[in-house]
Amino acid sequence: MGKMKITEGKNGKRIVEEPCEGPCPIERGMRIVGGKWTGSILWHLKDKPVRFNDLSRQLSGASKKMISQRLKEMEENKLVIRKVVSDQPVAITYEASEFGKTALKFLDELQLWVNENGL
Amino acid sequence: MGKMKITEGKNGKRIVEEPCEGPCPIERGMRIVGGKWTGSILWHLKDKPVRFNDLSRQLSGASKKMISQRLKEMEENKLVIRKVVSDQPVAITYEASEFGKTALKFLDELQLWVNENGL
DNA sequence: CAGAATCCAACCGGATACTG
DNA sequence: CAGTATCCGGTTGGATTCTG
Repeated sequence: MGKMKITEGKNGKRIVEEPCEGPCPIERGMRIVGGKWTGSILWHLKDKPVRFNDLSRQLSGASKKMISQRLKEMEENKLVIRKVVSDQPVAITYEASEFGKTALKFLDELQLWVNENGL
Repeated sequence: MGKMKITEGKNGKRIVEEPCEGPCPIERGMRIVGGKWTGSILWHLKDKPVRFNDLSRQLSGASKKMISQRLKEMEENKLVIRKVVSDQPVAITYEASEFGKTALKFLDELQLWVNENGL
């Protein structure tokens, strides 16, 4: 985290402060996988490449614009891989990268938490 | 998830679609713990009650307004408990609820993921 | 101390239409 | 099919000031 600062309170207790600037790990992580629909998209790519419109149909709550944006940023973050499968007719697939798959562990955990608590 | 729909492709393969409407679990989870600074705040409350201004100092990247908003919504979501420790001088503490602590499991996972991958 | 109130610019995201 | 472009109202979130 940030640089720890240890001071001494007047009562003799040690006061440990770890100021969380330039966001701390959890926050940085959230900025990568916590975007709107990011987690869900990754989840849907977990075991096979999926084409854009298929993805769009599966995530029926998200607009194409949204999905397009997220996919682009996920590609930049190396979470997913975009592949041109064929021109004429145009066919593109997206799949989770190896790195992207490492994030699934935690998404699993999240999903479990949601289900266990009926959220 | 949504209602599953199983169709048969022309090649004989089963096509399983699980449309993700009214957001799917991962998305719903993210809406609860994925808010800006939400995870970090919860993390900072994990093992002891913390006062508002202390929290504010520790999360030096977030404004008081931000923290205030998040704490309120986290209280509504039962993630944290607000306690009036004393009037005159006013003293309030926030602590993770039992439920809130169950969320720490995967926040741990997230943090681990971030650190392992040097994010 | 623990916020609430106000102002305001920036960003977000849906709807719609269009493209190669 | 796989997006992009544009419009545009709503929301966000920082800065600042004020309060009991």
